[in-house]
Amino acid sequence: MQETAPFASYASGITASHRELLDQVLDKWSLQVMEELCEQPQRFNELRRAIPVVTQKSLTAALRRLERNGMVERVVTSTRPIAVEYRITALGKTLQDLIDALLRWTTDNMDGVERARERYDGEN
Amino acid sequence: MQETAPFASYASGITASHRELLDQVLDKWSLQVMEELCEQPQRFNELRRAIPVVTQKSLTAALRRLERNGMVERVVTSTRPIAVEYRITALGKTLQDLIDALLRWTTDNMDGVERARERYDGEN
DNA sequence: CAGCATCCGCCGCGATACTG
DNA sequence: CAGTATCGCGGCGGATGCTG
Repeated sequence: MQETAPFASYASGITASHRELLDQVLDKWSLQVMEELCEQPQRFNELRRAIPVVTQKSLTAALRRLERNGMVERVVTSTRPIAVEYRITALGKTLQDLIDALLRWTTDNMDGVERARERYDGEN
Repeated sequence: MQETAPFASYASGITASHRELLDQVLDKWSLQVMEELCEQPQRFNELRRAIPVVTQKSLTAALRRLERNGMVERVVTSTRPIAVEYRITALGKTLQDLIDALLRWTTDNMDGVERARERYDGEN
C-alpha cells in the first residue's frame, strides 16, 4: 500500500506487489513446472521424472505456490492410493507465451552473455 | 543447440544454464534498474532516488551482476569527485520488450491472482 | 559522489527420514 | 503414490558505518 510517492514514482510503475508476484511465479522451478503442465496435465511423480533434478520438497513448494497464485490446479482423486493431478489453469495459460519468450531469449542471447562474462571476468 | 537428452528432455529444453541466466537477469531489483536505464542513462544516486526502496548494497550488486552479464555498461568519468554513469547495452535492450510484457502481465492479472490467493487461503 | 566492509536475519533449496 | 517433518547451509538482502 504504497502511498504514491509525492515526487518521482517508478518509471512505469513497477510496485512491490508486482515484484512479489513475479518472484512467486518466476522462481527457480516454476518455469519448468508450468512448461510441463502447459503440455499436458501430470501427476506429481510424473513431474519429478520430467524435471529430474528437482527435489520433491522443492517441487511441492513450487506447486503449492503456483496453486495459491491460481496458476495451477490440484485435482485429487481419492482412489487408493490417492492420485493427484496437476493442471494448468486459464490464468496460468496467460503466462505461457511469456515463458516461451523468456526461454527463447535465453537461447538466443546465451552466447552474447557468455562473451560479456568472459570480458568482465577477464578484466578483473 | 545443446544435445537433446537421450530420454525425456525437458518440455522445450530449459537447461540449468538457462535458469541461471534468468536468475541473474530477473532478480529482485534488476527489472526496475533495467527499466530505468532503458529510459535514459543514469548515475548511481539517480538510480537510488528513482528506486527509493533499494539499499545501495543491493543496487550495487544488481548493477554488477547486470554489467557482468552484458546488460548494462558502467562508464566512469574521472572528474573529482568521480562520476559514474550506467547505461543499457544493445544486449540489454533485447530484454526490454520482455520486461515490459512481464510488467503488463502483472498489472493485467493481479486481480485474478489476488482472488486465487483469497480462495486458497480461505480454504486452509 | 559512488561505493566497500561488516554483521546479521531470513528463507530457498537440498538431503534425509518418515507416513497415510 | 504423494506427500510431511526436520536439519542444515549458503546467499540474498537490509542496516549501519566508513572511504577515496
